[in-house]
Amino acid sequence: MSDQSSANYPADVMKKLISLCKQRGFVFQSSEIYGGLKSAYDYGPLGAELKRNLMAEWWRDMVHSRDNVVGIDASIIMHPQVWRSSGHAAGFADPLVDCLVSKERFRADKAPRPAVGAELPITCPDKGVAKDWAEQIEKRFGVALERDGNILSGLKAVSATEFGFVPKGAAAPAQVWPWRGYVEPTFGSPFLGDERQFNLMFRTALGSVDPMNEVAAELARLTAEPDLAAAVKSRFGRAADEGALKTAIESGDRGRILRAAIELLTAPAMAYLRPETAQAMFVQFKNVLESSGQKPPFGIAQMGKSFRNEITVEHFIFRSCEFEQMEMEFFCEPGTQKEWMQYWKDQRMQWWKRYANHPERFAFRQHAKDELAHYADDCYDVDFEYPWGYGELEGIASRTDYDLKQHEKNSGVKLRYTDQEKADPATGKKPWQYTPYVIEPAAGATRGVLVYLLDAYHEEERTTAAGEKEVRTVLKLHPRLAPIKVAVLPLVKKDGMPEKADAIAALFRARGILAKVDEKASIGKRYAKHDEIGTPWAITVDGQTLEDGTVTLRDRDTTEQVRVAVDAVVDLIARKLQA
RNA sequence: GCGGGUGUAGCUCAAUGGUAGAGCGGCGGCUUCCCAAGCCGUAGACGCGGGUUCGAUUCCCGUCACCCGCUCCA
Repeated sequence: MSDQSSANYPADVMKKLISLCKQRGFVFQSSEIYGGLKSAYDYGPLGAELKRNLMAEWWRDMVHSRDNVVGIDASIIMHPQVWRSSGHAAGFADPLVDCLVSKERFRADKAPRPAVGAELPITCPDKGVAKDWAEQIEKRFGVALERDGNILSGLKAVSATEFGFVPKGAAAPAQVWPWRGYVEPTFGSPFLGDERQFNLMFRTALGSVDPMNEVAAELARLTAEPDLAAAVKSRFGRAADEGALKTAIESGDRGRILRAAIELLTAPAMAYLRPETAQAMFVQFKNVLESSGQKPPFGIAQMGKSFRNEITVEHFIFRSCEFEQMEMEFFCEPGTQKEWMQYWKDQRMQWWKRYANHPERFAFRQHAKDELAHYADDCYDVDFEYPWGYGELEGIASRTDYDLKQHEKNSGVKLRYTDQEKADPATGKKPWQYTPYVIEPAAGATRGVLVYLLDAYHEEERTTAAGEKEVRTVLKLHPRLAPIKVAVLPLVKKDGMPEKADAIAALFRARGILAKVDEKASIGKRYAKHDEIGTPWAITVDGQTLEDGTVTLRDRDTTEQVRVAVDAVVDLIARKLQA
C-alpha cells in the first residue's frame, strides 16, 4: 500500500471532479439547503443514470449471463438475531483509543503490548515535535522525560496494569499511572484516552409505539426508588442475573445500571439496518435452493444499500455511511473453494477492466492473516489507484462455511446441501450432505461510480477557434456506462433543423437508447458540454440533412465526424452499444 | 471522535466593520451551417445560530459541512 499515488491524474483531480459532478448533476451533497448531512450524497439526473448503468452491467454479467447464479432483493431490516449470528453485533465493534500525546487514533486490539519491565520510549517524528510533546507531557502529567533527539525516554512498564516514570539512576518509579498494557502503535506513547466501543451498525426501532415511552416511564419509577439496584432486580428478574445488567449492578454505578436497563427495555423493538447485503443470501439459502432448482456450485446475487457508522468518512463518495453494494455468495463443495476463488478473482478483475480506460490502475491485494474479517480465511481486494493512493473497490472473500453454520446453529434450521450422487469423503457413504463453502465477490457500487468517473476524467489542451489555449475536459466513460448515449444537435435553430432533431431523438427513445436534443448556444459549446458529461456520440442535423437525409456522427474521444444516413444511424449506435 | 485547514452566486474567484462585484455557467430573445463566436435582457450568494457593536459577510463563540491525517473497509 502506497500513500503516494503514481497514477497520472491531472492536478487537483478530486476537486475538479467534485465540482463537475455538482455542476453537471452527477452528485450533490445530501440535504444541502439545510447545511448538508455528513457523508451523505444524492445522485443527480446524470449520476442516477451512471449508477443504474453500472449496476445493470454487473447484474447482466453476474446473473443474466450465467445459468448458475440467481438474484434476490432482500429487505434492509432483518431479524436482529441475524447480526448476532453473523458476528456483526459483537465483532463489528472496534475498541478505539486516542493517544493523548500524538492525537493518533488506533485499535486497541491491534496495538503493541510491551512486556512488563520494558522501557517505553516515545519515538517522535522529529526533534521539534519531541520538544513539543515533552512540554505537553510535563504540563499535563507533571513529569520531565529525557529528550535525546527525537526520542523521549524514562517511561517503563511497571506492571501489567501500571506504567511509570523512572528518573535516570532511580530504582523506583517517581510516578505511576494506570495502564491497559499497550501503547500507541506509531510512536509508542502509553498516555492514552479511554477505550471506546464503536458499533458500526445503525440501530433503529421497529414498531409504531415509540419504545422511549416505556423507557421514560420506567426510568421515572426506578429512579424514584431509594435502592436502585433492588428495584432493577425486581423489575427485570432473571435478566438482572446475567449480562451487562449483572455487571452494572455489581459495579454499583447508577449510570451504568440505568444504561443497561434502557438497553433491556428497548431490546424488543431494536433492529439494525444491514451493514452488508450478504447475510440475506445466507439466511435465504434454503428458500432459494429449494425454489430455484439450483445446486452447488451456484450463486445468489444481490445489489442494494448497506449502512455502516464508519469511524471516519472520507474522499467524497468513497466511504460513506450509506452505500450501495453488489454482492454475490457463491456456494460450492467443501474443498473446491480455492479453485472458485481463482475463478471469481479472474472474472471480477476482467469485469472491472472491461469498462476502463486505465486498466493498469486496478490491482489485487491479498489480505494478511491478521487483517482478515472474522468470517474469512482468505481474501483478495480489487484495489484501485485513486488520486490519494491504492484503496479497496471490491473484496473477494473466502467465507468458508462460517455463515451458514452460524445461522444453522442459531436458527435450528439445517442449511446444507445433500448431493445424492457423491459419497461423503469422510465416511465413503452416499449421499453426501455438506455445508457449502462460500466465495464472496463483494463490490462497492458507489465506489464503482467514483472509480469510473476518475478513470474517465481527461483533460486535453486545445486551441479555440479564436486561437486561445484552453482545457478540454472529457469524461471518457464507456458507452454502456455513459448517462446519455446520444446528443442530437440542430446545427442552427432554424430551417426546421430543431424539428428534425426531435424526430431523430424519438427514434432512439423508441429503441430504449437515451438521446437528448440540445439546441442551446453554439454548436461548439454543445459539443464541449456533452464531452464533459461523457456522451459518447453527437449527431448533428445540418443543411445537408434536409436535402439528402444524412447527419454527421461525432465521436466524443476523437471528435472526428462521419456522415451517415438518418435511416441507418439508430442501428449503428445500437450495434456499437452491443459491442 | 481527535488534530490541522476551509466555508461569499451553479462553478472559479474578488472586495468590505456601513448589507457585495467579476469571469464562466443558467434562463429568455436576436444572430449563427461544425468544435466553449457575438449582441440584448434576466435571475442568482456572504453555510447556520448566538455574542460584541449604533451597525457584522468582515471580529469572537458555538454549530453544521467539506478537505488532509489517524482509524475503518464495499
